[in-house]
Amino acid sequence: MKSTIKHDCRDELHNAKLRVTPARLGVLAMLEHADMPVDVSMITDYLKKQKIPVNEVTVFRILNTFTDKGITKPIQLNEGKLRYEYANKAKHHHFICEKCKTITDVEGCTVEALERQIEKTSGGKVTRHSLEFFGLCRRCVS
Amino acid sequence: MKSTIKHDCRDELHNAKLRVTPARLGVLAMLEHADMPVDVSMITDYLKKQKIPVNEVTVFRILNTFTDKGITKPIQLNEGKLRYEYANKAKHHHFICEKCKTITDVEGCTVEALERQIEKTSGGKVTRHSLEFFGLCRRCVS
DNA sequence: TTGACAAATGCAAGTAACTTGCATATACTT
DNA sequence: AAGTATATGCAAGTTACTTGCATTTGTCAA
Repeated sequence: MKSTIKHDCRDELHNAKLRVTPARLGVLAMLEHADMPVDVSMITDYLKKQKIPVNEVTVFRILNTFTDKGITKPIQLNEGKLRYEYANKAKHHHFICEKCKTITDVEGCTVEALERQIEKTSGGKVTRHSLEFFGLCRRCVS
Repeated sequence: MKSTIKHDCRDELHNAKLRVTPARLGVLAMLEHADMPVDVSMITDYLKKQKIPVNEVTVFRILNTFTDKGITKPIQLNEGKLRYEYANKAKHHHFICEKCKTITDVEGCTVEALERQIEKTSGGKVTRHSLEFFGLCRRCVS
């Protein structure tokens, strides 16, 4: 009996016309398991613990492929490296604690009005924005 | 008779307790001259044209020093490298054309309300945010 | 079930942005 | 004008990421 989660992951790969490999299933499992955007070394470490040793190069390639297929989304948090999360998550932004580096999702975005205003002012078209908040989380603020 | 601009730059360096060198004056001139955030290679190229040949390493160091002293501010536009602009510019965000890469300033920010909301929800403290808009500028949109 | 072939992976090497160590050169102080 | 701290250049190192190429492995058709 296959686990439900694994089956979902297989479907996800089939839908994207990608072959089902241990490395890809492992990356998908990691993304489900994680509660914040993850970077390549976090994924590699996780896979090693799961006894699915995968070369870092392969993880980079898997994430690029997933992103091309719209499965994952790169997140740039000004760390000098990219993180990734599922692309189909509800639209949200991130709040990064500058002390403990915890990343929490921020729901609700009030930026659309500003986008319309930019379009009026500039005569162009705004297709997306990136917005991140930095500060101290509850545990670090005191 | 020294030019006014150059004299301003000298003052800026003196105020920051930094020595006045051709390389630093050149970087400051470039920042004044540019109408969008600039990266290290743009600065290096500009200095070469001005017959102030400066090693890239030195430009990196100058920008780090300026940023430490609060003269410049690093701008991350998800390009895999940093740009810099004067830190004392009025608070603003950027609108990047994904086709021609032109960067224009966006005045007016409606994000403060969202920051207060995050603080209430999370119990933490938001100290800054980064917000960039991507799309097509007027000339590229048609 | 098998065998062929495209696709995925590993390894080594390459790249780009940025940093660091150290020797030399230069700006500022007196 | 000289002494000294600071700035710079050069070479090498680092980190995140990419690429080329040989090998392995999924998948699909027979």
